[in-house]
Amino acid sequence: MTAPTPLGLVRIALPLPLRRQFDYLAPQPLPAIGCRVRVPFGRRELVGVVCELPTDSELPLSRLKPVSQVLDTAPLQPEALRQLLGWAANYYQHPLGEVWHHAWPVLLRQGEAAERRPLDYWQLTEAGQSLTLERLKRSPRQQLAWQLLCDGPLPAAELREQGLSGAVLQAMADKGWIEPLDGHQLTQDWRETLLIHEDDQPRLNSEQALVLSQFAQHSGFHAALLEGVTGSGKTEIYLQLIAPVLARGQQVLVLVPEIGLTPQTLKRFRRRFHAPILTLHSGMNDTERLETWLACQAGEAAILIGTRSALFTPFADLGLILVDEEHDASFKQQDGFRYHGRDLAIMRARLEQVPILLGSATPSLETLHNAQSGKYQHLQLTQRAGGAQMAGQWVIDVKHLQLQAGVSPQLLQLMQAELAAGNQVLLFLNRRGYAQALLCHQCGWIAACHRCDAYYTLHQSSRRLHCHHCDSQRPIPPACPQCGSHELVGTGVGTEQLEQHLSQQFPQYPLIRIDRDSTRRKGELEAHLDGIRDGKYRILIGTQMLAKGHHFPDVTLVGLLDVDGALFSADFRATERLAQLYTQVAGRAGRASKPGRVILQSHHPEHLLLQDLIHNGYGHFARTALQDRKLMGLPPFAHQALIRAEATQKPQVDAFMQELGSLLRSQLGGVQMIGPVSAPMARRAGKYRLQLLLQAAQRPMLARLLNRLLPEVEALPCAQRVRWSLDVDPQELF
DNA sequence: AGCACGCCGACT
DNA sequence: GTCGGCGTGCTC
Repeated sequence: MTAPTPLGLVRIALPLPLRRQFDYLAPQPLPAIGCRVRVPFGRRELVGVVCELPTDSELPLSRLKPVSQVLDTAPLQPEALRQLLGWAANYYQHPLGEVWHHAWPVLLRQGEAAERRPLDYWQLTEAGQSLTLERLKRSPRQQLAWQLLCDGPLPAAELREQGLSGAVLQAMADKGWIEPLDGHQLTQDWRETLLIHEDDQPRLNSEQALVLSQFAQHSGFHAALLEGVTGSGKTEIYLQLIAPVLARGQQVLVLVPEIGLTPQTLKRFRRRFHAPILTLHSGMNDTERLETWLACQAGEAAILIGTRSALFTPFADLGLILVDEEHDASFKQQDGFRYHGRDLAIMRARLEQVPILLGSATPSLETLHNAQSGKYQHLQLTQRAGGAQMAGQWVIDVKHLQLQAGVSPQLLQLMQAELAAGNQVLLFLNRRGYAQALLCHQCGWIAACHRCDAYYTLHQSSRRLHCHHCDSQRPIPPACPQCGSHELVGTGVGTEQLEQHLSQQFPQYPLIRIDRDSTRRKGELEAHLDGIRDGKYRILIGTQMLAKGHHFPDVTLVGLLDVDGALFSADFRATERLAQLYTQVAGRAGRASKPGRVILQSHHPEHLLLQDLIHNGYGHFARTALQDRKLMGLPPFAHQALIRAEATQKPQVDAFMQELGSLLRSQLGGVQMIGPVSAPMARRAGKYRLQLLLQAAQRPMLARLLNRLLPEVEALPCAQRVRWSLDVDPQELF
């Protein structure tokens, strides 16, 4: 029998909304910082992480419980990544244990062993390689699978993401055309088998070559903005930056917006690099995510492409970080741990001492400011590769015009001409449903949601009223509940109405509407986008959803039906977003041989922003907007933090905000406090909402205030009775 | 966050 | 007489 080992102390961060840690006893030798442990906590067991090895505890040792299980023999994340998590918890003032949990794949959060399993891959057999497309013409699914696998073995998860079911693959396996294999065989020694296919690599123009050499001059940490107009060849720059990193045996992390990773882009990466390229996407299950995470950790993935949460993947030897479309709003997490993926990527690059490149045709004002002030290197691509032309553009003054379903006669005429010429037409309207509201023509009653300070949206196809804020629905009333009139009319055009109107107007041209209502099911969006590219549809109607990262070369006319909302929004970022949307669609419409046109409909065609945007382009607009922000003392020239609170009982939110306000007033020290005020929608889903904005010219002032404030807020009795949250660098002030 | 304890209203 | 509503307090 061995003597019982003496117990030591460990401080554990647990996944709780509490900004403090808990001490436990652990057997010697103590688990290292960064190791997961399972601990008893009240009546339950939680998975936490060792975040400190204290020499003594505030509590008497007799009151400490022992950890029930040490889950890791060594920390799962390298030192730099662990530092990033600590930094992020402090910067975003989010509980450390929750930040750690966020950084692990689900299975590791649940205490699963961090053990490698086989990586499920499929590859063509010899018989499969000698197949032809013709031979498979009876099965389009098998054709697709064959085409994909021709470039080399692929993860099963990715084939599934492309819409290939297990049945299709099994059928092909039964015929002896494809076979499963363990991906480890491919990934383990990718450094020895690495091939970089430069045969399809286009020659860089002088501007691209300059950008490439200027970025590559640096080693260690180095941040740069690549500001390149659409079509200027940013992806090619990415590929040529990646090549030498892989050749050195180092790994690359590529962050993309949600729905930003198109199969075409992925294919381009796979064409260029014969090396394991893994992706993290919404279609993957927990096992696949863990496997990908561990493959990167083990150094077995050459490139990882993923959305914001991919940022937390550990790498054995990271050499470069790329953030594509860095201005995209999806990099900011909008609930729970409200971090900004782009900003954390910069910090990760700093801690890991690797270069990072942020790319965009329409950089965020934050990033542009950092580039102008010299914090980031500023690289620019101004020429469109391949001689593509920028779309022509103008504004239609809709004042006094008779609009039909939001479309002016001029626009209708232009549509007619383009459609007759065999082209596609794309219309943007950022309002789904049939009509914005249902109104009684006799007495003015408007159907309002019972749980929100908002009106119901009328959905004609489902014959229902639908609240877009709380999702509640009810049937359309047969008569006005106030005066009994049957004259209930919809006001404010939505996409559904636009669709109905245009299909009557142009019955001969197939039409598709893309919005959240028409693409409910998974994979539906992709199918519709394929249909658009194949020319199955001629008129395309959509919300913002349709703008993101999709290139439609046969679209020669784009209409933005209502831009006035953004011009006069209370949100100071609304104009920036409009300018980005506009520039992105203008850059993607048409092709070299068939330039496109972009039409904006506005009641204020003389508006300086519109004029600036049209005549001088996004770059000029953004630089003007930055000067405005400076003048107004707004971000990025000021730093903000927003505290939100909500509760079903109004007095409870009021009480909390009042106490919070007085707590703050005594220690502001140069920080400006705006509020507490009602959130723009004072009641939503039955909850009353208030908010308070803090703003400071220097970030450290704000950080100091929050550091002192939050433990006090947490201890407030009234804080237990409301749901409150803090958003550092809020992107949406509502 | 969970999960218990605890103290007041409508039920077999 | 009990079942169960959710306010309050604690978790190393």
